[in-house]
Amino acid sequence: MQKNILLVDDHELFLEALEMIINLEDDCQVIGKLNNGKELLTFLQNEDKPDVDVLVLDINMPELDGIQTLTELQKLENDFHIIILSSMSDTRIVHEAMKKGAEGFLCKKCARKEIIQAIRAVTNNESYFGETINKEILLNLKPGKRKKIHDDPFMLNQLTDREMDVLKLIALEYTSKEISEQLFIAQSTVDTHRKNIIEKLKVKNSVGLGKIAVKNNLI
Amino acid sequence: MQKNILLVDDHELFLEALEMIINLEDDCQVIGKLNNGKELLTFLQNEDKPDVDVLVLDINMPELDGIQTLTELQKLENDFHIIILSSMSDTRIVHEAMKKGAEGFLCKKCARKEIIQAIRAVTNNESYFGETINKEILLNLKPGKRKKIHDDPFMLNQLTDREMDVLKLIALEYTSKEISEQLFIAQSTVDTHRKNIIEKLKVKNSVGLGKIAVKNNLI
DNA sequence: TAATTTCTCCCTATTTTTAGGGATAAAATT
DNA sequence: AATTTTATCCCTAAAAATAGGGAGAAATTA
Repeated sequence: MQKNILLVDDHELFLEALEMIINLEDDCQVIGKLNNGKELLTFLQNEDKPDVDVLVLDINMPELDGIQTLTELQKLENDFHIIILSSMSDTRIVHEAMKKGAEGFLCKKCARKEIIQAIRAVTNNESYFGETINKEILLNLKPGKRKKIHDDPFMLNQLTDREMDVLKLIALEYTSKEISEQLFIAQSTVDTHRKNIIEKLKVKNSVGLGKIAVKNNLI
Repeated sequence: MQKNILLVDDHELFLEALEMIINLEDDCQVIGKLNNGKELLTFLQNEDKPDVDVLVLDINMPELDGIQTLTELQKLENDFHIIILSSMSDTRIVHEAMKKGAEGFLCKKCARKEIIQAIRAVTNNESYFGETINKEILLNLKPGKRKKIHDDPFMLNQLTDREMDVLKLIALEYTSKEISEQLFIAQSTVDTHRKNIIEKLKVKNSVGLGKIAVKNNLI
């Protein structure tokens, strides 16, 4: 069966190279290359677009990143399979991506043949995870036997929505007072959130929060 | 003239893809692929290693990153040309790389043909900079007419050695008191340094310092 | 040599964060 | 229905960071 593949990555060079690799296989064909999530959504709106079997999606992209793109894709009705191809194999990202419908996950360190294997797996309704992906993650995703959130080993997933709001504003270098004004809550509330965030993320002070924000692409 | 090319990048997939692209040109040939700076240094120690004309070097790598690798390479006697191929086109990195002997700089967003152009340029003793590289940077590198350090537009280069020491310790989440004990100076001195660093880097507070440290791989 | 920069330290004062504690209503889970 | 989690707010107190200012000795640069 011929597989039509769509590639989304902001690195032009990588995109062209990936196309070459994939087109070497005679059951695979790249039918489009796009540079970010926004371009992808525009492409999918097109009425007479070609059939897509597999979408290979990068995480780090300008305009609309991989995770945000997945969120948008969930709102539409698409029947293609999604493989995430990220430069980082950050556990939290894998977690997020799986929840949002991705069936394959590779990091760019993977060997050439892995991308082909992944494509064949997902078109077969199987999942594929590169060797670098920690198996523990998968366990947590089994529906019905999921751990409690506070037992979740992935730092940021321990935070509540509100705590994430506060964390982002702290990372934007606002003071508690400024944050309280933006969120229309008391400064003491912001301080409580800050306290809890520092404890949950096991950092020593707010400097650590800035670091985590950058590492996790929060801002 | 046949050009022997050595590729160093920690992304296996990218490495293989790049090799294919380069080998399509009949004056270019990839003679080796390595995954980090350490492997490169080991490779170069080999007595009967093949001739290398051009080294294509990634910046973000484990073990020994691109900049560190350049520092090591300067200590050795090599006559090959160096092209940096980075995913970020951070001005400071370009600056550093050029000072340490790189003659070409591309970011991974560049088109396929650019890498070939870059290879041909450097083997011709010319420099090559991708379109995304700000031309201002090059001006600053003209020897003899370099701006004073405090006028340097690249954030971290404005900092003195001592300030860098303090910045790193702040980013490791130490308090001023703890830092003063580690550096054997008064706490007031650390506070002064901190004050000056925050001013120089144009951030609002220490959270910003944490962010900068991560962004610039300081810790 | 003269000028500049760096590193050091001090002062005052205010603001912000950190570290405990506790408490309540609403929402979500079990 | 009972329990847990979330989001909100309060208290006290100490520690830390921010924002001005100044100043001297040493090192570097012009």
